[in-house]
Amino acid sequence: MRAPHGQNRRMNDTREHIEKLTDALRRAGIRVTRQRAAILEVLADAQDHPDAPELHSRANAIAPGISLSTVYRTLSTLETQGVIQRHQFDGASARFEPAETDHHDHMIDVETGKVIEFCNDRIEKLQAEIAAELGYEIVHHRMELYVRKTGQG
Amino acid sequence: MRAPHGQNRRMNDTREHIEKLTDALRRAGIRVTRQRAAILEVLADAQDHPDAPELHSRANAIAPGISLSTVYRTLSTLETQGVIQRHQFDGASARFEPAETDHHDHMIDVETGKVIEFCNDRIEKLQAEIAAELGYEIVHHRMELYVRKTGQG
DNA sequence: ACTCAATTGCGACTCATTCGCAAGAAATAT
DNA sequence: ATATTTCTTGCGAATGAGTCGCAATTGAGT
Ligand SMILES: [Mn+2]
Ligand SMILES: [Mn+2]
Ligand SMILES: [Zn+2]
Ligand SMILES: [Zn+2]
Repeated sequence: MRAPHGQNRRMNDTREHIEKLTDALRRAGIRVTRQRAAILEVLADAQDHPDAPELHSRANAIAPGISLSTVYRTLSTLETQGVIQRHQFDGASARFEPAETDHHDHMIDVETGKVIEFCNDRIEKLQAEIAAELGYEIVHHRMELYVRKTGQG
Repeated sequence: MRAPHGQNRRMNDTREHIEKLTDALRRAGIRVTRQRAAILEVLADAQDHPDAPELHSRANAIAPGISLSTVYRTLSTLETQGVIQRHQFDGASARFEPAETDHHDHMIDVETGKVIEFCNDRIEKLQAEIAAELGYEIVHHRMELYVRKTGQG
């Protein structure tokens, strides 16, 4: 099992990352507006998995006057474009992250809410096998481990 | 990988199944009302993973006059009692099933919406290992494979 | 039958998300 | 540069699953 990126994302050149995202939009004929640029920048910088109101607040710090509706609309657009991913963890509202090249799953500390990323190739392979056995191929999947620190409970 | 129950659930004595459920409630000091009995019966019979409005409609076929609020309230109660499980599949509203003794995960045919149950012990073991490596124990987890029939796509 | 807390139905309410639409940018044509 | 077309935005209203408050009802011990 490898830790996909996470802590190291800050190391990447953020500017480069944003350009990759905006290019994807331009290629799809979608205008890169002030508000979309701000939201993309926030997403590229994010180490966590922020929800819409949080993204709204961060984006407004960069470019004041963005409405929450626009944040929601932009997030839907970006998701459709495959630029970001939406996660619906247990009872919470949707959280987002840029669609990195490498797939990963999530572990959520039920005490603190902390989200930890991971990917296990053996599990990924087994999932494909299970689907194949029944004549299916996987379109996408989600695996979430809700966990608690062991020991002093 | 084994198919946990599914098609065979009809084979079980439904009456016996319902009694097991109602007993769990009585033991917890929760009244088994007309409406709760109906909802439990519907759940015990269900081969699929119905949502609240569907359960409402089925329960009303047995005992007319049950309100949707009561269905929602009862479902929450039953979930808290550990008698049923709630599933939140991709964009849909919550779906429910009795909490059988054996754990399983779900595969959703993205074309038809069909839900297939499965359980893979190797994956379950790997999940526990991954959590343990980071000093966590799993409280619960969810794994959903969104799939499509292979071939003629 | 009597008592009383638990439960119900109803309608009002919440909260995340979506919509409608008129006003405001961007791209495009003249 | 100006006009025209098309896409986006902000605002506030609407949605829809699920929850809540409350008066009326009922389950289950006495
Ligand atoms: Mn992630
Ligand atoms: Mn199931
Ligand atoms: Zn995975
Ligand atoms: Zn599992």
